[in-house]
Amino acid sequence: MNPNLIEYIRRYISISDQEITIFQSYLKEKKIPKKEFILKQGQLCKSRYYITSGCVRLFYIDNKGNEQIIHFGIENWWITDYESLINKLPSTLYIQAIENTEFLELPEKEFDKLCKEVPQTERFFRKIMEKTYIAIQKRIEYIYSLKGEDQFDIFISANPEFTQRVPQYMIASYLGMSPEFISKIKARRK
Amino acid sequence: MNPNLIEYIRRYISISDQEITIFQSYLKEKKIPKKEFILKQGQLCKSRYYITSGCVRLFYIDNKGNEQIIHFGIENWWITDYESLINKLPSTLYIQAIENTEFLELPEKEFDKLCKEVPQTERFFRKIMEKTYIAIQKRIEYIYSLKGEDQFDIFISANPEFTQRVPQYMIASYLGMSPEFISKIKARRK
DNA sequence: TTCATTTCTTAATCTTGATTAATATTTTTC
DNA sequence: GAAAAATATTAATCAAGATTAAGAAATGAA
Repeated sequence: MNPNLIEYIRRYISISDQEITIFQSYLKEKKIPKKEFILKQGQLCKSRYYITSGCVRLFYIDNKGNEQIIHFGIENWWITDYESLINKLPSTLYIQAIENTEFLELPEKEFDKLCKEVPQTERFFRKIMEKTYIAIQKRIEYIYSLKGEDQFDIFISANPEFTQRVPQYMIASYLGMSPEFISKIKARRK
Repeated sequence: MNPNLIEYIRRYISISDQEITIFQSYLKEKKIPKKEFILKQGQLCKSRYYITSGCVRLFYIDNKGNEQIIHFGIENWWITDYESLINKLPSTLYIQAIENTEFLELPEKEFDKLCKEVPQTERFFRKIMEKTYIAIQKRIEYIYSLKGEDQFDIFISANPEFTQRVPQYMIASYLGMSPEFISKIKARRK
């Protein structure tokens, strides 16, 4: 079904071909065009999503009415609103496709069954979460120890492809800076 | 052994008394005085720590030589350097007691054994990680949508006891602001 | 109970990056 | 391929909060 996902899972746990088949049987293949939403504010988030191709952004509308991007999701990323999913609260977030996007949906109800049938699933998601946590903690470090300009540089050199795929004002939003400031940075470089 | 921990575990998973006993058998009770370190930069972090009493801070030294606090750990919190623990890299962080602190140590080697003996352990830590992730993501939201003064207010109202337990300059460091700025905020209020 | 260390405050000045507003450029759509 | 929509740039002004430097309080230790 999805060779990337299989390789991805086996990077974290050992799992038989048969178990992989079970795992995959719980996933629904989906596809949405650019600008469509996987999740909107106010909805209950009921699934975990694995992006197979394309790109999405997870964002909220802040007190001033601005869209603030929390993070992006690209190929081979799991994305969801954990707060809504775990605590069964209406979501405060939006997940929107920036490109035409294909993804796999793992509904939380199925997730519980899957964990019973293939117990390593717990281990897999535990490890994914740890990896994700390391990344977000590193991000906190950057926020507090680098000034805006340096954060931009590091983001671009860590994600060079993003410059092509994502409009600059979204990168600005993700980095918590104004789009004008990014223009300024780039102008300084010329 | 530790009634808090038992209650804490049972909040996340169902586990028999016998399994609880096994779980506890893997934990080492430890105690350090104020100002001592659980972990220092350069060391390999080899354990997960559960604080039973007291308070610690997890921090790094930034490019300007300042101590930057990433987060605190108090009663009933798990704390570790995941990057060092998972990727087996020398730590870039310090974990230091702010008060005399008692904690339980779960060495990572034992962790693997424990997961085999009590498989729900995976589920437990997966859930802990999800909860932790929700908290840190919420923090990113605050950083980007509230100005310093409001971040301070929210921190204080969410953690009123901290004002007594932790020096103000450490709260400033956690919030990524200068101690002078916190004085200024407080002066404005009078 | 004094000295030393740690923590906190005040105030002046300076920097980073936001805001505003106008214009330019690129991309999409019909 | 023209019009519309989305994105990017430029420049002037402004504000939040850092930095510096000094002194004041509080805490701790001998």
